[in-house]
Amino acid sequence: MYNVIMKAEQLHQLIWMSRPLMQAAEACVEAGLVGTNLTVRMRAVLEMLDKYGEQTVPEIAARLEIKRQYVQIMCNETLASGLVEQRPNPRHKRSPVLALTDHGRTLIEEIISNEMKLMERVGANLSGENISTALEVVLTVADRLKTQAGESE
Amino acid sequence: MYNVIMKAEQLHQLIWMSRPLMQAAEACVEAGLVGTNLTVRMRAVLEMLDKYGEQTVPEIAARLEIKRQYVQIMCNETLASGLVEQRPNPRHKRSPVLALTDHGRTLIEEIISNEMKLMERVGANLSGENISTALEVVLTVADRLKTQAGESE
DNA sequence: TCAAAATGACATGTATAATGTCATTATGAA
DNA sequence: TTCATAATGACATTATACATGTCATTTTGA
Repeated sequence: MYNVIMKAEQLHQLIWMSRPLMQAAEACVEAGLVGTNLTVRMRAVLEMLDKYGEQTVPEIAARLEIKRQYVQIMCNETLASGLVEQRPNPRHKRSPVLALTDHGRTLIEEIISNEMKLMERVGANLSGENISTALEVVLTVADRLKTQAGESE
Repeated sequence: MYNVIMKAEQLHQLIWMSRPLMQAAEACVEAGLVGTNLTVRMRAVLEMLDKYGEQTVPEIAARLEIKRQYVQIMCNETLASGLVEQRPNPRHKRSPVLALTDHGRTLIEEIISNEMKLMERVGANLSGENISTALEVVLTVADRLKTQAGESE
């Protein structure tokens, strides 16, 4: 019985750490962008293109789970920077595919590499075991919460 | 070497789950508020008063780490609901203390109890061990990120 | 006593989106 | 081939959740 309550409380604490965690993470990303002319949302576009290859705006929107209209703005901004270019899309003649330019690829990969170095520092005295466990728990919890959102009443 | 990279990547994944996790959690809270006339921010005020007892607006703001001007708005809204009342503040004659009314206490405690039940369902097939580990990891990571935000370059 | 700080109130600004709408294709089924 | 339907980009509007700035009025504490 006590166990159940303890679990619930720790879970509660875990879940609500997600906000400060996110804020801290975003602050780190922003800090890593100082000096480049990138904004956080431009970085997000570059990351998607680096990670999943060239895509259309609606595809990026689907991956980011953000409405296409806003992602369009993000992408237009990024296009203007010259880090990304449009290429003809064989699958849809009106919706060009976005792709990293060489400059864009170099930049985003350097940024991500720096972020990974930060991860190494942050994880320095945590065991791989524990990180794995934490990731698993968080994935499970997020999944459950998404499911149970409506059924709480 | 591989270990270090694996760790960094899992950590990265863990950290960036914080956003969807938060969104899912907030959706659950909102779902639990349907039927009451509460908004999420009114709920936050009630929770602070329930958890830490009667307080002034600036005190609540400090706990929530939100600017007092906005917390003032949240509190005024909550006051209008009758779930909270003002009481003379012996420590500061111009800044009344906010306290839950009986109705307010009943309501927030029921809401939180329901949220805890949700936690129990969500944690049902996770071990207390693993939840503890996850919490510890997340707390550590959040702490480190806050520290290292500026030093990434 | 008196300068500095705290508080409430109000106005405005900002970032990150969602939503609505339109004209223009593009697509796919009959 | 045609034609209804869907997809896309562009633009406008609205929403949310805050931060910031400012002011008048206490309040406090040295």
